[in-house]
Amino acid sequence: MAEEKSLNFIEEIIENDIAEGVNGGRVQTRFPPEPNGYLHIGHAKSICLNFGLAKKYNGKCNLRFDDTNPTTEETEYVESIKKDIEWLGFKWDNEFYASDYFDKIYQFAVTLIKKGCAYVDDSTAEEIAATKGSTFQAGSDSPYRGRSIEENLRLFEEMRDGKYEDGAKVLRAKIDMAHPNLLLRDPVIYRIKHAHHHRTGDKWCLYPMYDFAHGESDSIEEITHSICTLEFIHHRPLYNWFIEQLGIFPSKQYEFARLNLTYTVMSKRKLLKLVNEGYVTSWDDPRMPTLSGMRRRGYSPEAIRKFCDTVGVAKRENMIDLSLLEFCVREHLNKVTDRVMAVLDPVKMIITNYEEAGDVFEIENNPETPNGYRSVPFGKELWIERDDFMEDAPKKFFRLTPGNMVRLKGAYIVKCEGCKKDEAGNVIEVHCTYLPESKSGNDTSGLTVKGTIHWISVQHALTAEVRNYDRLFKVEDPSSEEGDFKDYINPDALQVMPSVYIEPSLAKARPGESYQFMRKGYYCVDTDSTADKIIFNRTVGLKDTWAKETKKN
RNA sequence: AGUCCGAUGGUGUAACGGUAGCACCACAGUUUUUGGUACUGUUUGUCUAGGUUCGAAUCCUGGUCGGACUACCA
Repeated sequence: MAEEKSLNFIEEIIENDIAEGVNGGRVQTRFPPEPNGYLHIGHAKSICLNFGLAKKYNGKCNLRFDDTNPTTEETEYVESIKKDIEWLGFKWDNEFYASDYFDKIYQFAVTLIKKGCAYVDDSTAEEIAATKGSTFQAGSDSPYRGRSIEENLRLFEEMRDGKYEDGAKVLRAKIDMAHPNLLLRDPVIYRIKHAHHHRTGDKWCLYPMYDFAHGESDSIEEITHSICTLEFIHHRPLYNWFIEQLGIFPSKQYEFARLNLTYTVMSKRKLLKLVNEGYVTSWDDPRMPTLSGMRRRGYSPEAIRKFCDTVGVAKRENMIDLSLLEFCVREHLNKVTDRVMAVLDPVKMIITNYEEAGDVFEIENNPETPNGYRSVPFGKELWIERDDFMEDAPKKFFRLTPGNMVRLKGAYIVKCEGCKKDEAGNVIEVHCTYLPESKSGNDTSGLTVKGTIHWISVQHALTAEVRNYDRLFKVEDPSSEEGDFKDYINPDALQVMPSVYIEPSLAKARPGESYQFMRKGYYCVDTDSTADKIIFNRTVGLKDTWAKETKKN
């Protein structure tokens, strides 16, 4: 028997419902984004939850665009959202739009008016806010609250027909101006907006508010479990009130805590600022927590899904360590990426006793998931990492230092003989001798060395641009710091290395492909790459216990 | 001030009145032709005060702390 994973609280609710035969045991969820921006990692949690639940319980999950505010929504966003969901690996059962239901929702409003449960209010937004009261003070009734059903019906129709300017009138639910829950103090449910809608065009100048569209859309689609984030918890009584008054399918709303990640921000408003004010280059900038940014950075859908699964679903506020996401990314990439060699900060190594025409080594692509071998040409002159050589090294330095030996990955063991410096004292060449009998694969030297380093043959090296990314902010929670969140942006979050050396096998690398640069990290080919200039993004570095060790001292 | 949520190691998340477990992080070690991976181990926790009970992280009461709510946004 497989070990049973404990259920999250929503799964418990669903299993109870199924056991009790609620809705005949049917499970129908939905992912309801507003098409006014790009999806981020927080949305991924919701997507994994909604689609995951449907899958787990043999149900269905709809993609529904909550497009009730024509002034902020665009088709461009619809397309990017669909692309991101597909990339994450989910398929929706139906693609719906709240705007598909505008006629039905309008009729719902008429029903409410006829029941005496809604009225047309001529007050201004300011007047409505002023009579709303506050958390410790009851509101007061609008002077228009007592209008007759007939008058309300006529006025509402005229609103729809375009007789009034934006803001001249609204439709309000008639509930209770003294209700402790401010949302139930006669909420506005329809407002006039003479605006072009990305799907319904100019058909409407009257649009329902979220509270009068969301639950109604859920009900129309017969959503059984309507899952949203905690900030909507106060809306639930309203959600239920409308459904009850209308006598429509009783969808139920459940709330979970949204995802927060350290060293980034998640609010659409803040992300928009980062883009508009040029702190990042675009929505898909690899520093962004957007799904498009993460995709471009090289985070895999598998890793993101694993991450969402690992963080769990609960009702308490949370702040997830970025290191957990990075762990998930490394865990997946470790299994699937081919290893290659790239020298980011080069210094030349000369093997003084190597006079061969030039060996070509067959090096294993992936020790975790065997994926064949590739040819890597060798030579007398190699590029190696500058920090793999140290003239005066500490005891635990297992790399090149005069008199010490290392293995050149997949090739020979070399012994460091010394170095050559320029007038300023910078090392410009590292001199070594190699042991011919230590050839990789049939080493008869009997030697074991502690260090293995990567290398690129100078004669065969290709060049590439590398973009190293780091956390976007310097502090864990920029939103909770004093002052402007932008003051905490990490200026070193992007570090461009215009010309690094990569092994010739990478000539075939294509945008989107991921590799492990041995001993360095995971890198993927950026979409900015061209035929003559290949660009790599650092997805995430490898764990570096040596760096940690040196930092300690 | 009111209403509603919530509170378990540094971070997340389990335990559904009966041994506080798992993952990440951190630290130590083993293996290693990546100072990677894998494996092993260590440190660290039930907000608080009462109550119910043979027994409480769990149930009850009070307190404390954190969050959400006063848009013609979603």
